[in-house]
Amino acid sequence: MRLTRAGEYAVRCVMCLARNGSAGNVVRKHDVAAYGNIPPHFLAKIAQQLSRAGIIEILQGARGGYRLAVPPEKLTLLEVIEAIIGEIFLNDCVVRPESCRASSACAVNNVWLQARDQLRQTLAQVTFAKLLEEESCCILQSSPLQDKAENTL
Amino acid sequence: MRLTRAGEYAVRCVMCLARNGSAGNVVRKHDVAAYGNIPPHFLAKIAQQLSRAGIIEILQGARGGYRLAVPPEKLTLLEVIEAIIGEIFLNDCVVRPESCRASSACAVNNVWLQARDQLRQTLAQVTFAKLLEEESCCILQSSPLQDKAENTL
DNA sequence: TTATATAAGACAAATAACATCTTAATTGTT
DNA sequence: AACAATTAAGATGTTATTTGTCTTATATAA
Repeated sequence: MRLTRAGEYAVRCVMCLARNGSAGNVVRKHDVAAYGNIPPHFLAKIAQQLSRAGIIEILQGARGGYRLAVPPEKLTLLEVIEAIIGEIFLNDCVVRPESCRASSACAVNNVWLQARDQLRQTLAQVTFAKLLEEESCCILQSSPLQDKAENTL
Repeated sequence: MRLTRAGEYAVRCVMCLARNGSAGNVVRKHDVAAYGNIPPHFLAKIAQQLSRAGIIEILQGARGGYRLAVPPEKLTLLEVIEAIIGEIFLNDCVVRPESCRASSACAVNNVWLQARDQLRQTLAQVTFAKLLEEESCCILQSSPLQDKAENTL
């Protein structure tokens, strides 16, 4: 495993929506990108993955944008991350037994399996509601969107 | 983080030495490579890293090869892996705070830190002595080296 | 119908992982 | 001393993955 930048962007994206759009209002892609310091076109792809995973909703057209499809209390870090990078694993052996002889009976492999389960559990215990309480996700403290909100031109 | 193939090879290499060379006898690079199914030239580089980390000793010249520099009871998975892939971390933020604003006060970051510590602890608890007891590291069950041992030519 | 948004996927660039090759250097053996 | 066996060191090449951008299409509100 490895939290790729895409995974990190996804977390920021969801944090942004949880904060600004939790009441069901839509946040424009552009604003999410600015908030999370995410290249806009890259965000588009990430959003699509999150949408396919049922985590966010994408609204097209004028006044379109993104919004959470799941309440923050029910959304965990693990879900968001695995939506982007696939199911977490630490080494090949665990996921592709062909890649190594002895596969199952391997003592080392067992350690990896255990470590991986533990990691996934840890991430599954953290909801975005919890994160919101503790505030700020790799992001400026000050209230977001405030100067680019609503009115451009 | 992610256990790269190099990391996996390193583990196999050490397992091979722990099994065959634990009494202090030297195992030839060629044999380690065959045992662990490791491309020989690649093994050379991995061995050099293990050697620099003080985990194995490299003996040059005719009848040269590798041997463990540390008793298997004192050698952990974590040490071997980090000798190859560097200190384990799960995301950039944790290691390079510049890579993201808000750094320290970040709730998400704290989760990563915790998960990472846990992972490292798990790996630090597993010694190669323990692994040896449980036998076989991604490797054939049958006794190793037996047909290529000692006498070529 | 037009302006504002995002979708979708092709494309390009950067990085990292994996592997090999070549030219030394080292050591035991004769 | 010379030779054979063996690894060192590092340059180089290949492939895969990640990250990012661009273009063309599509959807929606006004």
